[in-house]
Amino acid sequence: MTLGQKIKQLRESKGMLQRKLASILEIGDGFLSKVESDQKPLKREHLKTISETFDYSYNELEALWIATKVYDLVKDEDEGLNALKVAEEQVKYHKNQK
Amino acid sequence: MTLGQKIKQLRESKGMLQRKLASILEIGDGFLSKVESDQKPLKREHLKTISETFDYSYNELEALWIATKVYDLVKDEDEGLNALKVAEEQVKYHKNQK
DNA sequence: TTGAACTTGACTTAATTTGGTCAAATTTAA
DNA sequence: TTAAATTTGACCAAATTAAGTCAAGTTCAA
Repeated sequence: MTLGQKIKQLRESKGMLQRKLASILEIGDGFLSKVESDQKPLKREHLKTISETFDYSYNELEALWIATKVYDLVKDEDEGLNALKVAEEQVKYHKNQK
Repeated sequence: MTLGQKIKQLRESKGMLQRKLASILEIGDGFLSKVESDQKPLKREHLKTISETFDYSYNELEALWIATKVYDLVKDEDEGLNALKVAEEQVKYHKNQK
């Protein structure tokens, strides 16, 4: 599940139109459409509004938001999956140092 | 192990000075110093030269190079580790679709 | 079959990142 | 202890990405 898919899911589960959610976020509906298909990144601040609008976990949205950026970085890479594993090691290693 | 650490390790294992490697890569030694401490990203093309200079796996260098960028993205994030797991799912899912 | 909802493509401006340089400060080894 | 090696900080131009808009095209339900 990507961030775009999650936003669309949340929106549709409330029967809300793109136009409506777009106006809540103060963006155009064309842009929201692209966000929902992960063609454009969303400002981080918008996550808060989405979390509140649909009463959905902010942390989960945040994880999806970061994951989208990570995925964009590795998606066309042969070594993408290996790189993820290396990065995971680095994160875990650094956590122990704190 | 990060890309910078790996480069430094390879360089020192041959007893090569930064000045020397920097000149091979046609960059300044100040810049190389920052690359070795992961403060600056290296051009991807340089990986080829490094691989040849030290006779070290290009793919492994590439994985480290991507991993560094991924790590930069998640290192200060509370949800970083979760995001990595989500991204990994997405990569694996997409691989099956191809 | 037509109107509302949605998607797409082309474009834009502003902000950020890349990929460096150079001199000064610091560290290391002989 | 001093000279060579390395690190750091301040700076920079060029390239890329972010974060949109808008109009035209497409899809879908009634």
